[in-house]
Amino acid sequence: MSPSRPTSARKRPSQARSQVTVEAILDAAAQVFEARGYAAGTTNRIAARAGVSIGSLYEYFPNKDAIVVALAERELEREREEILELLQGSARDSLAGLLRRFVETVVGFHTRSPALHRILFEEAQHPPETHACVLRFEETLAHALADDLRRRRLRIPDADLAAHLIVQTTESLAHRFVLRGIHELDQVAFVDEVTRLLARYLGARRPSLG
Amino acid sequence: MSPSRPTSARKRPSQARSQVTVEAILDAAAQVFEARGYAAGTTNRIAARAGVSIGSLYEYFPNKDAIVVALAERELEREREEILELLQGSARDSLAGLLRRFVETVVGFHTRSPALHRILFEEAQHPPETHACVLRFEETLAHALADDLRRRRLRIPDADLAAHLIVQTTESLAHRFVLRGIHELDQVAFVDEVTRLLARYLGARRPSLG
Amino acid sequence: MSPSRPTSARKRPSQARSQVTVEAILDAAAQVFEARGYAAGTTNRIAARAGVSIGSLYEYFPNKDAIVVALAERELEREREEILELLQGSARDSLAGLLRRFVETVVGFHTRSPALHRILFEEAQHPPETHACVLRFEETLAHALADDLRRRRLRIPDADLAAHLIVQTTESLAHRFVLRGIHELDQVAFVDEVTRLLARYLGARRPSLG
Amino acid sequence: MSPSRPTSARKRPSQARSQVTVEAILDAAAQVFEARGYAAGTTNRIAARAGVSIGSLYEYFPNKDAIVVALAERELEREREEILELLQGSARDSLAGLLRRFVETVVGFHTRSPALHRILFEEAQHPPETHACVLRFEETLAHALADDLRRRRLRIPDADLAAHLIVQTTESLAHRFVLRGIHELDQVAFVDEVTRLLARYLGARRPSLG
DNA sequence: CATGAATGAGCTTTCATTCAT
DNA sequence: AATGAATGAAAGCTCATTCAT
Repeated sequence: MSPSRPTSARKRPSQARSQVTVEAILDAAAQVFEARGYAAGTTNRIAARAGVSIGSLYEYFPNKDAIVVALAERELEREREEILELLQGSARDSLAGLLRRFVETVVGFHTRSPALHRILFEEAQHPPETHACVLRFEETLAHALADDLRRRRLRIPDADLAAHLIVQTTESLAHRFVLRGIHELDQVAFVDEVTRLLARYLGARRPSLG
Repeated sequence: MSPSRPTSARKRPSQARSQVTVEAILDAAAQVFEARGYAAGTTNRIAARAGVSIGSLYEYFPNKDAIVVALAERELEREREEILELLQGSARDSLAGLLRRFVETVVGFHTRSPALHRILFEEAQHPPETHACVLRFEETLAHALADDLRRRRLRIPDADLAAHLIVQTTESLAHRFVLRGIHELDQVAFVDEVTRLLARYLGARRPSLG
Repeated sequence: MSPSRPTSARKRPSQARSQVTVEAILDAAAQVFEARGYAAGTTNRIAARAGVSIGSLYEYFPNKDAIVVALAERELEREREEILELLQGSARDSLAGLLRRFVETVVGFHTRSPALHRILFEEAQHPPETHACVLRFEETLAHALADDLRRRRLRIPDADLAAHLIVQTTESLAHRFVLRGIHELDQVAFVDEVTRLLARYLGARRPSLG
Repeated sequence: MSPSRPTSARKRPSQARSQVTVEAILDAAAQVFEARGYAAGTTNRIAARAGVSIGSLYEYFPNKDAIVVALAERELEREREEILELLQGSARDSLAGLLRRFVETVVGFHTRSPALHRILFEEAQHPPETHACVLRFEETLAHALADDLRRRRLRIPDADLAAHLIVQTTESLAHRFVLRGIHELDQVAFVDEVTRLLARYLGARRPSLG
């Protein structure tokens, strides 16, 4: 009879069920978009893969675009947390070490959920909200990275510019690396070389990689 | 009636006309794809923009996918020629100068025909053949660039790997730069900074840019 | 807490609550149908507007059609009472006076609840039962009016036919008047002219209107 | 080869075929709307009944609403011509004769295409364009009728008002008569009585009906 | 060779209705 | 009794592709 009783961390039954459904839909959407891209990822297929009816899908999302937006927000939020944690815990790491872990982490994002990243960076085909999500995300990363660079007192004329370019380079190379498949370079070699590229950009004379 | 290829000799009137039609269709396709992407670019719109009937379009291309493939081949062929010319004529340029002109040229490709490049790098929305086109194109560039690097006798452990990464970095950053619009960095500053990045990667201590 | 209904006897508390719910649903239905018509008035919206869950709505009505039928019955019952009262109390009125009040009353029905009347006369979009309701209602009116006419000893060959035509004319013109909005004729002028039409039909030489 | 050659009254093959298709769709739409009303008359059913594919239907009409609008325009144009012809040819008829033929004609419109008239007068469920069509049509009729009444030099204070009411009354009664079916009054008796109503309204002492 | 009317599978989305809680 | 998440048939509409002319 008591309409809400947040006894523990559990959600109320109905809410918990809803949340599960929403998550299932987002997971399914990621898989479906991965298989054939955004345009060919139909709402019916997403619903089917999520194990819910098409009606239920539209109970939680007003339209198809809303699904990508939610998917992007969920994923980028997770990634943001992960990266900020990485940067916060790396105050004592060498610059090369930091860069290497940064590259590894970003590559990990793309290999873990290539569907999402393909969609997010294919841009201009889906709602502007997603675009905005990505820009905010990248800005956050760049700011945090710039702060770290400044703390290291490197001789860099413009830390913001450098951080910006590092974020863009890492993201776009990771994106490509995943799109191209693993045929060209294996992942370790790829990460090594990108780290070297970034380390030299920042002026580290002899980046000790690995 | 002699079905000779354009390479040499004369063409029969009808074939010449065909060639004109094909070109018109490809030009129209580039414009239409640019407006809303590959999926939203309908064959009827392409035909209309090209000034031919939809029936004629299918006379020259067996299906929609064949249009993108042809478009990609035509464009990448042009770009390949332009880049190879650049590399051949730059034997006496400084490394920094070469890199700068390389970056400028690639950025130019993307800004000149963003439609095409968006499609080419959006992957997995269009036929795999286009993917193959791009890979061949990038390999050609990487080989030519590696040869150039070797001729310069730099202290680079693996010229092929370096050339490969340079090509990938330049292409992917140029792609992003165009997708994001010019809001973040103006084009000159962007080219400057990417050139600096690549120059340092190759070990140039103080790249005098511009 | 004594939940007895005014008319007779007592009902169980639960039934009184039921009655309130039913009325709330019918009121909500009238409002929702008014906004966009019968087809666009969804059961979910009706339930929401009534402040009950969709499940409760289906507890009281087996399906959507049953709601319109009940709505029609309730409204026409009210109107029937009002009209019969009017006719009963008008034995001493002039014919013209009676007609004027009849027209005014019918126009009032339509302006007061246009939603309902639009639905009732839109026919064939909703269940045949509502049609039957309307026919019964009009027959009742026509009979009562015919009785009145006969009591007045007018020289009318067929009082039933005349009463029938008067009812139909008044209803259908009132319906149209409301559908068209008040742009064409203002309401008073409209009532005046329709009264004149009916008065002359019944042979009144100089109907003194108003 | 000459792109247009209006030799005779014939249309070019392609155009003729188009015209036939358009007419078939409109005819089918009238039938389908008649069967279940506007909302339940689906575009797929219309296409099927017309013997064309759904794609063809959308080749000629941008959306469902456009079909009703076209249907209304086509039908009202036909009716307008017929009524104006009637009024022009009736200068020497008696007033009662004119009214009778007017009523007969309008009733004929409704019995001949009840589907259309049900839709046209159910209003407010379909695009405003149809509404505008009907208003224009009725205005035309009222003007023409008012002119006729003025030419007859009757003692009518406001010929425009009278004509307006006659048009509205005839249209709305004919509409109802058809909706109610033929159960109540047979058509001849109905026309007789409506004519009498209108004749008396206009002051004809002894309307010789029939 | 050129044309463009015709096709129909398949897309996104709505909504009356059910049933486990 | 009351709830509201879930259902899924069916709607309006698009677009790659064909084929009679």
